[in-house]
Amino acid sequence: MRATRTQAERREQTRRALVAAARQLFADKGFAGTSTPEIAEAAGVTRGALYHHFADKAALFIAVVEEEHLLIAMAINSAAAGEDEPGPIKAVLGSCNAFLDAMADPGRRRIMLMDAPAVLGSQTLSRIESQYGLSATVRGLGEAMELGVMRRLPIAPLAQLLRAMVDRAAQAPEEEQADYRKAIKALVRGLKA
Amino acid sequence: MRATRTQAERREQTRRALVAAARQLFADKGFAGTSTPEIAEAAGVTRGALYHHFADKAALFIAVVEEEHLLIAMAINSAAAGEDEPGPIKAVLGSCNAFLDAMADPGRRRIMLMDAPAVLGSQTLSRIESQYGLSATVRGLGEAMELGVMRRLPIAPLAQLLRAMVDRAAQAPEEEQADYRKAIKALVRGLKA
DNA sequence: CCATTTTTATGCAGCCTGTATGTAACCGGC
DNA sequence: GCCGGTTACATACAGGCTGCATAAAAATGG
Repeated sequence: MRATRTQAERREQTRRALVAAARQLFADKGFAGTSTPEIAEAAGVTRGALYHHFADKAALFIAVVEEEHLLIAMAINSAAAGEDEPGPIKAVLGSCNAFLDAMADPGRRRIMLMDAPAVLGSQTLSRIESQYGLSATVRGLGEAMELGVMRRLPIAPLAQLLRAMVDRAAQAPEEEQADYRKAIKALVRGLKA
Repeated sequence: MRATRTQAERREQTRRALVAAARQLFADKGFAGTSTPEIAEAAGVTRGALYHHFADKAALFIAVVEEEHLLIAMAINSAAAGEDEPGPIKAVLGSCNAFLDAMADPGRRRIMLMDAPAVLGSQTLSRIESQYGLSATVRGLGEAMELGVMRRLPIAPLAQLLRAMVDRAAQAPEEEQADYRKAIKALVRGLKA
């Protein structure tokens, strides 16, 4: 670290520190259980810096959620890249399983599945989700229908329902994970044309 | 109202007033956006009474959630009673639609679908849900499998997935409700043996 | 009718959030 | 290389909220 930093460097550095500290604390103690003094201290700055970069505590939380969405999408993409492509339905199921694998982290589950809906509200949440994670599912479903291997149904709602299922499955206890994956597989398979 | 009330009457009266006032405020402004002074004032008592009857704000919220669960279950049951029973799969679909009808109230959606997961946590939530709403679904699915009209799959996970789907569908905008119901119907129909 | 328990009210300590104000670091032009 | 201006950060403060402790009032039971 140089003794003097450019503004952009300072800016991004403290922003990153804040988001990283917040992600850790939100993961451990939840949104409501985490205070801005805690976050600032963990990030090594003062609350002044926090409120300079983020409008309020919720805005910082949103930044954490977006980063997490990005990480999850990357994990799913790299899992999909490692597989051969034996058809769109299998591809959709593969990304469901990759999502569940990505959700193994309890902190991530707490942030994304417990707190995010309450803090963001359903419309903000669905906007962010459709921006990050859901578009791939929509593409996969559309492709399957185009190819005639899946019943024609409203695509966006179907994608939302799929997402809702894997969200719920991710929250199930470890020992039931396999059963959930089996049930999801059966439900999706049932859509075959 | 008599000038003098028995203890049980006093107790239940203020309890009801608190739960009713809280339900209204939580519905309008959310759990985090509602303060205990507000609730007490709306109920016509002081915060002292509130904290005498409920351990904390979350306990009052839980009471609201349980009452809401009860109302929803009653609505679903009376809808089911009004229908003839043309088979367990149709019965399951019927209760899905009855649930969606019961979720038309935005305040109820806010309480049950946005705030409850964050306030209660996933394990408390699923305990309450399995106690109130999910047992009927489990029964219906088990019956369908016993009769051989539905594929044999892990029942409890399947019920959870179904609940997750209708929860998500309930949060969809009004104009997409029909599409969601269609998609759910197709997914459940896909489970036919 | 009095002692006791239950219900309700009041006051307090500590914390948190968001903002307003002050200071320090950087930047671009001369 | 200095200097006005802007951006980044720190400090101080006001208001509100939660949960508890203590006090008053109401009911119960003997």
